[in-house]
Amino acid sequence: MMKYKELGLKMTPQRLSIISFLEGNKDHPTAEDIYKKISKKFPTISLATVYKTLETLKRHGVINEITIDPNRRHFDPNLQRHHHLICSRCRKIADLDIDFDLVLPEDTRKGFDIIGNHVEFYGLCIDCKKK
Amino acid sequence: MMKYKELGLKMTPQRLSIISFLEGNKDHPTAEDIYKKISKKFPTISLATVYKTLETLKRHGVINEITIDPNRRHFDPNLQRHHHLICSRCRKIADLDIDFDLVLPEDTRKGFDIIGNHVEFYGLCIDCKKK
DNA sequence: GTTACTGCAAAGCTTTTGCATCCCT
DNA sequence: AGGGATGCAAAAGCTTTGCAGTAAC
Repeated sequence: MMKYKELGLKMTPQRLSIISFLEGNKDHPTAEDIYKKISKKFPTISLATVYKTLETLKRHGVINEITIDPNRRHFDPNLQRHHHLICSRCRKIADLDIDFDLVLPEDTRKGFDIIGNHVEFYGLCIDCKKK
Repeated sequence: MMKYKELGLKMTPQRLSIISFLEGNKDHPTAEDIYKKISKKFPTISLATVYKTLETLKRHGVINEITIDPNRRHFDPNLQRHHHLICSRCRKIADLDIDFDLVLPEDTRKGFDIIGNHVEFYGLCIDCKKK
C-alpha cells in the first residue's frame, strides 16, 4: 500500500476502496462495474470519481486499460505481460496463462519500432456453449 | 459487385460509394473518416447513413469491425485473417503480412471453444519515430 | 407496389470537464 | 496551509434510433 503514497497519490477512502477492489481482480471490470460494487459500501461515491481515479492509476502505471470491447473500457490491475480469451457471445474476458514467442521479421515491420504485442483468442466460453 | 445484390442489398448511390471507398482500403477507417471522404463527392449523405450501411455490411460479413482503438470504431474490408501493427503514439493501424501458428493447449483454454485469434503489435511508426 | 434505404433530428451511452467544497498530508 | 480529490451537474463524443419521405427492385 506504501507504493501509492510514494507515487504522490492521496489515499482517500474512495481511492482505497477502488484499489482494494482492483487488487487481484481478474474480471477486467469497467468503470461502471467498479462504481456499482463500491457504491454498496460507499453510497456517496460518484462515477466521475471512479473515472478520474482510474485515469490517475493508469497514468501512474498501476493499472492497464485493455482495448477489447468496442462498447466500453475495461481495466486490468494485472501488469504482467499476458494475453486474453474473449467470449464472442457474452464478451467475457479471461486471462491466458501462456505466453508466445512472437518475432516480427524486419521486412514485415513497416518501419515500426516494436514495443510489445498482445494476443486475443476468440471463442465460446463454457457458459455460452451450454446455451 | 453482383455479390451485394445476391445478399439482398439495394445498391443505392450512397452505398455504392461507401463500398467503393472501402474496397481495397487498408487504412482501417472510422465512420467519420468514410463520411468525410464520401461527403466531398456526395454532399447530401448523412453520418447516420454511413453508420447504418457499415452495420449492414458487417452483418452480411462484407466487412469486419476491429477493436483496437478505445475511442472509436474502425472498419476493415479485408476479410482475410490478418494481424495488425499499431502506433502507440498516433494510433495508426497497419496490416501485418505475416501469420502465426498459435496453438492453445487444452489446459489453458478455460473451457473455451476457440474460433480464432488476433495479434496486435505495438510500437512507434516510422513517422512518429522522427518526432 | 413493396421493401429497404436515406437523411434529419433527437435520444442514448459512455466518458470527460468545470467548479466549489472537502480533506489528505 | 496547500494541493490534490471528491461529487455534482453539465458537456462532449460517438453511435443508435424513430420516422417521414424516397428510391431500388
